[in-house]
Amino acid sequence: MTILGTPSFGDDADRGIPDATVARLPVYLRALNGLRDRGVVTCSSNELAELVGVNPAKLRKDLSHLGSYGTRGVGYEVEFLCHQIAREIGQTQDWNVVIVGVGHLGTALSSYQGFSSRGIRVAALVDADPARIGEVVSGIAISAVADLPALVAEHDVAIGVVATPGEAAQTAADSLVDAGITSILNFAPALVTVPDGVQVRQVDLSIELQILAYHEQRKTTHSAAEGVI
Amino acid sequence: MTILGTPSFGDDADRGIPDATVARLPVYLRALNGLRDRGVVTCSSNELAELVGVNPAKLRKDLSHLGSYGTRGVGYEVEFLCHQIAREIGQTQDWNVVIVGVGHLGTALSSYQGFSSRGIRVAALVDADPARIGEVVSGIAISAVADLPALVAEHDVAIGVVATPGEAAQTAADSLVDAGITSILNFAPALVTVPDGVQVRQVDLSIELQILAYHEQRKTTHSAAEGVI
DNA sequence: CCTTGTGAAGCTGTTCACAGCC
DNA sequence: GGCTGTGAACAGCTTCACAAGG
Repeated sequence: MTILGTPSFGDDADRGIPDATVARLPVYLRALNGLRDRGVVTCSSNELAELVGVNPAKLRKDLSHLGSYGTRGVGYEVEFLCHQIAREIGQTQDWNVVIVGVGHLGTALSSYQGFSSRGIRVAALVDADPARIGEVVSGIAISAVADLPALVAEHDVAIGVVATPGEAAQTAADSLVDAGITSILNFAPALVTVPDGVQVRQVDLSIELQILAYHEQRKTTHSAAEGVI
Repeated sequence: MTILGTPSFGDDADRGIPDATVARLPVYLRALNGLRDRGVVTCSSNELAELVGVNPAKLRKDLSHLGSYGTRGVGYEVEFLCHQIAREIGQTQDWNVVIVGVGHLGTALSSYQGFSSRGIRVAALVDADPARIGEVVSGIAISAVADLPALVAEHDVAIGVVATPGEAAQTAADSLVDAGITSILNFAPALVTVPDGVQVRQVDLSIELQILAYHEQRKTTHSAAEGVI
C-alpha cells in the first residue's frame, strides 16, 4: 500500500483514469493472464471480480474507463482485454529500472520473479560501497553511483528503485534525480523529498505490518467496555 | 500501497479509527520519533504536516481521533504524542512475526532495519526446503513448515509473513492459517484466499512499479492530441 | 497574536439498480 | 435469458474556514 498521496502531479484534467482504477488494473491483468494461460477465452465481470476479490460493478466501471470492450450477454474476451489493459498501463514495452543499494533487499528485488513476468527489467545495479563494484548479482555487475547518469542514458532507464538503508535513502534519491530519473520507488524506511515533477512512491514494509498489528490489537482489546442497554 | 479492500472486517461500528488515518499514524510516529531524537519538545501541526507531506488540516483531524492532545496556540508535545500514537497502534508491545520462505526476500525481511526499530520482532523463519532447515539466517535458525503451530505457540506469534515464490504463496498462507495465525502479510506476487476472520494485506512490489510506469507512459504520450479551441 | 479542533463543503471512490444490447 | 455499461445514490476521505481557547 502506498501511504502518501501524490500531490501536484503536474498536468491535471487530461483524460486520466482515476488513481484507484490504475492501482487495480495490474491486478486484473495478472488474473486475466492466468485465465488466458489456462485457455479461458471469455470471462464475465462476475467471474473476474470473484477471482480478484472486488465488487463486480466496480470492475465494470474500472474497465469502462478503457473503452467498451465487453459484449453484453457474453462478457469480455480474455485475450483482447489483456492486450487493452497492458497497453493502457504501458506493459507493451519493457521498462528498465535501476536499483540503488544492493543489500539483502536490493538483491531480492533484482531477482524478484514478479518483475520479469510483467515487463519490468532490472537494467542496472548501483551501490555506494566501492568494495562491491564489479560484483555480479543476479547476472548484473554492480556499478558505482557516479555512473548513474551514464547507465540511465545507456539503458534508457525510466524508474529508479531505492533499496538502501534509511540513512542513505535521501542521498540515493538525489543521485537518481541528478541522473535524470523522474519516477522513484522507495523501499527504505525513510521519507525522501524530491523536486516538483518527480514522482515518488513510498513502500514501507513495516507500515504494512503496523497496520496489521493495529487490527490485531483491536481484536484482543475487545473484551473491554461493552455498551450497557 | 495495498490494493484490495478489506471486505468484512468482522466487528463493525466500535469506536474505530478510519482506515486512512490508521495507515498514516505510523508515518507520523516515525517523523515524531525523529524529532524527539533531535531534542525537539513541541511541534505544530503545520511543521509536522510539512515534514511528512500531508495537509495540516488532515493531520489535525487524524490526531483528533486519538483525543485532544494538542495545546492551542502552541502545538503538540512531541514526547507525549509519540506515546499516544504508539499506544493506539499497538507499538508499546513487541509483535512477533514468523516469515515463511527464506529466499532473497525472506532474508531481506529478516534483517530489515525498519522492523526492529518499530516493535516488530522476527521470531522465527520457516522454509519448505528440507535442505535449509537448521541454517542460521540473521541469527535465527530456519525451521520446518510442520513446526509452525509449535513456533506460533512458543513465541506468541500474531502475524505471518509470506515471502515465498508466487506458486507457493497459497500453501504458505494455508499453513499459517492452520497454525492459528489470523493476520498475514503477503509479499508473493499472487493472490491468496483465506477463511473469514483472517486478515491479509497484499504487498505486490511490481504493482507499485507498474503504477509508476503508467504515469511515465502518460508523460511521454503527452505530445498527442491537444484540445482545439 | 498563535494554533488546535471541528462543522460544513467538496471531492473521490464505491455500490446499487436498471436501461440497453446481445 | 444473460451481461455490460452507466446514471444516481451513497459512503468515506479531504480540504476549507472559522470558532474556541491558550
